[in-house]
Amino acid sequence: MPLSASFPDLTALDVFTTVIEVGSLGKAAKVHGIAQPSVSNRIRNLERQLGVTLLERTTTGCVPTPEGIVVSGWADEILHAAHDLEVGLEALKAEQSGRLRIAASYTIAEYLLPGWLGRFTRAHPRDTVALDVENSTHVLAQLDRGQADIGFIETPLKTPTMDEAVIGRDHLVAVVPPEHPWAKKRSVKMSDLVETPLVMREKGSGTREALEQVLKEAGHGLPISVLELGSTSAVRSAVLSGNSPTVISRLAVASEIDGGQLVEVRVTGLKIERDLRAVWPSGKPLPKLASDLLSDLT
Amino acid sequence: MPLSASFPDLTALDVFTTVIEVGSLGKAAKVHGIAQPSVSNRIRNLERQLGVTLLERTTTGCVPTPEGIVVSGWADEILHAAHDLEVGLEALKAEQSGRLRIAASYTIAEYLLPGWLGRFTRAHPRDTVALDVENSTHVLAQLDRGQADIGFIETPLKTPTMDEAVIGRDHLVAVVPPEHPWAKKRSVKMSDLVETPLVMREKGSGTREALEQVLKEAGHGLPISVLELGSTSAVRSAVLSGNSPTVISRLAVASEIDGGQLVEVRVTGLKIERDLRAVWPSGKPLPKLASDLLSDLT
DNA sequence: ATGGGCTCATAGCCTCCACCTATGACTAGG
DNA sequence: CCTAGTCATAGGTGGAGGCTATGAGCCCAT
Repeated sequence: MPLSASFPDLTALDVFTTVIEVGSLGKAAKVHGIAQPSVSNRIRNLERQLGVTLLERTTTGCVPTPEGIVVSGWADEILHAAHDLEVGLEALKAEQSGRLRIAASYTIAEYLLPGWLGRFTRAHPRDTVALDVENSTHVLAQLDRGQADIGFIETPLKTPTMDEAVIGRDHLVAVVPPEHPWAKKRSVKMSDLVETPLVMREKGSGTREALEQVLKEAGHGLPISVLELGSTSAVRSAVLSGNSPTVISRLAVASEIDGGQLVEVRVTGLKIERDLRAVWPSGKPLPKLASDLLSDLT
Repeated sequence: MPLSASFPDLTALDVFTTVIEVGSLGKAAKVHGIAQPSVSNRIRNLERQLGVTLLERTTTGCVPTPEGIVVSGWADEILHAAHDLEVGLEALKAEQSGRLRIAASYTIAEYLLPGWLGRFTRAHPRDTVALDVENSTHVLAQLDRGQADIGFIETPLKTPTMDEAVIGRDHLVAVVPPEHPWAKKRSVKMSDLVETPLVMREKGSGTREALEQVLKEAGHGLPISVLELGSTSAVRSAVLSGNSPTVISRLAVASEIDGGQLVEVRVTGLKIERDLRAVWPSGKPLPKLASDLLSDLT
């Protein structure tokens, strides 16, 4: 569903949170390198767009109203996500020219790498990071050809020419909205999962293949789809607003499970765990920047 | 730190993710109610701003490039957060006029309510929700005065005139960046916590008071602050980019802990858990909408 | 094979919005 | 009481995004 037409500009939200942080419109203007009346205008427009008074203006500065406090909290979450995109993009743009060349699978690039990169680039401000996002086999190919220093994959491809380190674990979990009947149960059976229509990724996606393989090994048929979507976040949105279960990477729904918007359902006998692994060519020593990154993660 | 100057517009990101979803610029234009050339323009500008080619244009539609796929994933996270602000704001604006009047403390309003409201408003599209954000004592006052139907607080205020239900649990946890020495340890002692400078909220905030009280009860002195900040997300940002520990609500850092950007450190003997509780006046029956919301959460 | 229907791109125009500088009203503190 | 800070207002300029109209390319069906 598209965003509301009059949703405020990201920079307006950014300016607003800065105002709260520094306590005055003028100081926030300096931080952002614009004139004070511009900030005054932006905040005024922001309040008009949102329909809420955000700041108490006094002659000695500004303090947020209660609404302002909570809105700035929500705005911070948006800006946090925007920052993640920014650092991820920076690495993506560097392509082959960076000093540390990372190759990563989609799931890891999407949900984990921005956070890692944020820390890493702050610790190594003078080094550029180049990121290449591909599927797991291609990650290994990049390493083989010497076009990447370190790779990150979540599929268990054993290759004798690579060293590896487990840096985390991804679980495929069944999740439902809290009012779904399964939410009250301790666990459901695998046969329930096969008989219930699920929200799923399209045929051929890694997540779906992993699920189908495990079901097959346990002697069950293929799952039924009520809706097929092309991206993990589309699946998440559909489950959040619908009433069907899905099986999804826990990474993609961690905050929803924590916040109670989705409930994790144990499926007896179903255990799809994938080690998240860093891989690099054996033989050669790992470049220093790569081992710095790695030691942050293990 | 302010956002990059040329960060793309939220609506541009929204249009872009729609294009990927529906597979064509023209269809995305229809979804957003604008003309096809406008979409063409926006995507072109977006690619110019980001410096990355996002789509492969063919005469039969558009497919994302690998960069486009991962950027759209990151964009989805931003839009998700924006949607949370939208539904939260909607409730905030409704104020006293809504059919279901909620009073909530800041922590719950910031990190949990948007998700709950998203589901609730989808399930009850014809009902308006009014949200009042205040501190815990004020939440109880609102209920007493009949100005709210249901309240949410995280402090253990026992009042005989209220019924309550535990809907979750918030832990105050000590967290450090992964390369901090504490990250390798199984646990640290309470005395370590008192002797180490921490990033903290300002004096008088609920989080800080709770920490100080527990330390005091265990016979320790006051913690030392290396930095004092006015909001929970500011504290989180400081810890993410610095190298000092903090003690913070687990809700605020759940995704960072899951993603390995922050490491939770056990402090022996330190256990600050707070039940997240729904409260409502006893005696009167709980209004239907309120009990609907509640049954979603328990 | 040829026309209809879909795709996206380009051109030219218009409107609105965010920026700037300059100035005024107000208050706290030296 | 004056100075240095606060925020608001006014008027002018430019760019960005919207629109319509049109063209070019591909696929499919008649």
